[in-house]
Amino acid sequence: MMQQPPAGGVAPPQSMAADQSQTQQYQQQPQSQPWMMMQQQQQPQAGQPVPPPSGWAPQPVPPPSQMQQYPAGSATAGSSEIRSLWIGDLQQWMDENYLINIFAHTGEVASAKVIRNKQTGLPEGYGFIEFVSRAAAERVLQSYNGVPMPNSEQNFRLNWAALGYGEKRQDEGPDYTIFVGDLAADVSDYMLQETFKAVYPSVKGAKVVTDRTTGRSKGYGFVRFGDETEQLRAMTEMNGIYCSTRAMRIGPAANKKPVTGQQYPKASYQNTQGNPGENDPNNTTIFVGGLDPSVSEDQLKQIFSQLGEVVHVKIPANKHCGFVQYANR
DNA sequence: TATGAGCGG
Repeated sequence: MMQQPPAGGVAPPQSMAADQSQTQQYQQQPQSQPWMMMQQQQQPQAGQPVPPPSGWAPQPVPPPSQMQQYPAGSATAGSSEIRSLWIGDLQQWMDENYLINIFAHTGEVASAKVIRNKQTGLPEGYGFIEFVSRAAAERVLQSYNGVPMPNSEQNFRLNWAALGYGEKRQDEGPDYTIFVGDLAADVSDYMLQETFKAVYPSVKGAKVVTDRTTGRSKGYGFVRFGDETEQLRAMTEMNGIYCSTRAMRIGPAANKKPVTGQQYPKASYQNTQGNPGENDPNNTTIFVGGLDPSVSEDQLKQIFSQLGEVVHVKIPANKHCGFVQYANR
């Protein structure tokens, strides 16, 4: 029996960011990117651990009763579709109740779990949230990723759970990783991943390195490819390309070389601004995240045309993101 | 500016 939840979409987490005026200001601030207009930057105090808000007592081991109100797999398709999200950068005080409460208003949370160390019982800093459907999970992923978490000064770090319930990890082969530096402060894992995925289908994932204490980006990250050829292409083609508000600087990942030999000298990654053509390094495709559903491709084009000649704009159906391609910059 | 560590029940 299928109980179909109201699939009206996830309400943007406005209430959690009451100090953010994320109203439509498309006409203003021509220098700002859309995702910056829609979610202003919060600047946490550096070097200061986020204190647990009152009402959220640290609980190394929560009462199991809390979790049983939301039995897993209690809704929708028995299929093996992945409908869980991985959530990272959790503070010690963020327990299952916290996670469930965050998304309770969607009415689409099936269960939540914070992973704890078997010996110490202390949280490992990540967890899983299962939703009633993959669509529900995707809505949350699109809406919440990268925006500030309630009662915290850090941003949501969400991603698809790698495994569906009861499935085993499948070895998808080696990873070919690149280092990406000079990232803007608002670039999330997802944004970084999609920026590359739009060009290279073999992209498996991306990670922006953050300060665990503050949750703030350290300004660099990594992108993993399944295909070595695409990795090598990205090294040159994506160097200097904009992600959010800044041009990326790409280099080889320092460790974890999946293939033997062949170290890549840094000099070869300098963008020479040379060879035009279909792989013209001057071509730039920008990923635009956190879009309001009402934004059209034309509007997006107008906004971005202030920064250069836009040759193509694409907003995939049912997504909260888009791609803007410049002729050059 | 610069080279993490993030997948359970």
